[in-house]
Amino acid sequence: MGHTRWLNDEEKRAWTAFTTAHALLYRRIEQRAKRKFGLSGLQYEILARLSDAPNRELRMAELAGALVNSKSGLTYQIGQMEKAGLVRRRSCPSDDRAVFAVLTDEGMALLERAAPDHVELVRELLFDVLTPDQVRALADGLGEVSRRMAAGPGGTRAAADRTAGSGAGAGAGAGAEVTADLGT
Amino acid sequence: MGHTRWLNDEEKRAWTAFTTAHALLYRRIEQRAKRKFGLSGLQYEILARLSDAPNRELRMAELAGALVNSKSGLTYQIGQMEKAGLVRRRSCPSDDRAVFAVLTDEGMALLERAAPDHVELVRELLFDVLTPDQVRALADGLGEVSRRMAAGPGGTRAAADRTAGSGAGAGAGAGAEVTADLGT
DNA sequence: AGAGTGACGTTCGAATTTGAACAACATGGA
DNA sequence: TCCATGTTGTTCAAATTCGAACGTCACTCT
Repeated sequence: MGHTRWLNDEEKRAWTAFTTAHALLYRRIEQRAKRKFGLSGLQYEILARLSDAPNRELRMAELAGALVNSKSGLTYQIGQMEKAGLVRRRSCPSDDRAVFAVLTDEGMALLERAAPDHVELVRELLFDVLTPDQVRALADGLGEVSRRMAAGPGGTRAAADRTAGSGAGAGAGAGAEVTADLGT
Repeated sequence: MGHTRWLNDEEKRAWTAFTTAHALLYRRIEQRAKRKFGLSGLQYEILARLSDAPNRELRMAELAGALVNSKSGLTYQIGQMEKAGLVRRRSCPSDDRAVFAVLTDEGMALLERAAPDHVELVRELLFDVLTPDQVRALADGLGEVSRRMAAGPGGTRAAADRTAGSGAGAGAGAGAEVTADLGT
């Protein structure tokens, strides 16, 4: 516990750029999705996560972990989306505690309409601006950051798996269906 | 309006890494700050932004822009912090509409106690994991992303200035006082 | 079998955030 | 001077988020 290791100028730039870019980006994406499709940012992510999950369903805890959101928060949102018919709940036969959130056809249809808009915006605002090297740095660097945080305290194991894209798993669900690409 | 330019695998990795890392990081930072100092994430940022602003004060709109937050949200938080004695309001003599949020000595003292913890966490979770090249990529790439978004629609001009760290301005306030480094 | 431990999803109240509407003011030109 | 336009900060109701407490259940060890 020596003195604090303060950030140098470049680290400061990196930190503000990181937080500011995220805030700005997320704000735009959310506004667009809400205006054009009535979806909040979180709701879009839920649809996307479910769409490329095996069987288009995920357990609540897994979903909460992947989205880095509280359990209670997810319960609320799934409730809203269930009212809207985008998702339905299915209790797990093998484990009475578990509940699956299942993407309905209606939810899938909405996602398919919303996804092009979403992806186009992300590309335009982020990837069209970054160089290939910078994209790789993001993927590698922040990927590692996520993995470590998810592994350590406070993190949820699910978040790590999502990020890791580890080994054979990554390619498994990708490519077979249109579904696979709607995530991002 | 051609087909959607979907994301390739590396872009997908980058996107999830970006959002996940931010969510995980912010969550930890907020929990720590709240537990040890009773500060929410936004409140810490407010203190930090004010601390290295000329005169330790900023107009509400500027602050809201820099933090990428809504005006009403800032009004609320400044209200809370004013109750806590961390900040006070000062009306602008030259413009009756404008209101300055001013950092009090008490607020400054709290920031000085909280900053080491904050910075240490950011360093440990982020910068200790990234390579120097990756740090530069973050600063440059996401800096440019922020700048463009702030300039375009929906963005606030203040956010751009924050990010730009342009030219001589960056060094101006840095180094002279302890104050300058508490931001990040 | 039975107790202990931990995971799961929900509920609840409090805190926060959001967006639109608003009143007061500044600024520019007719 | 006076009006039109755009800003600034606040208010309000509704929506969302958070954390802790709960009830239910699975799993393990004895």
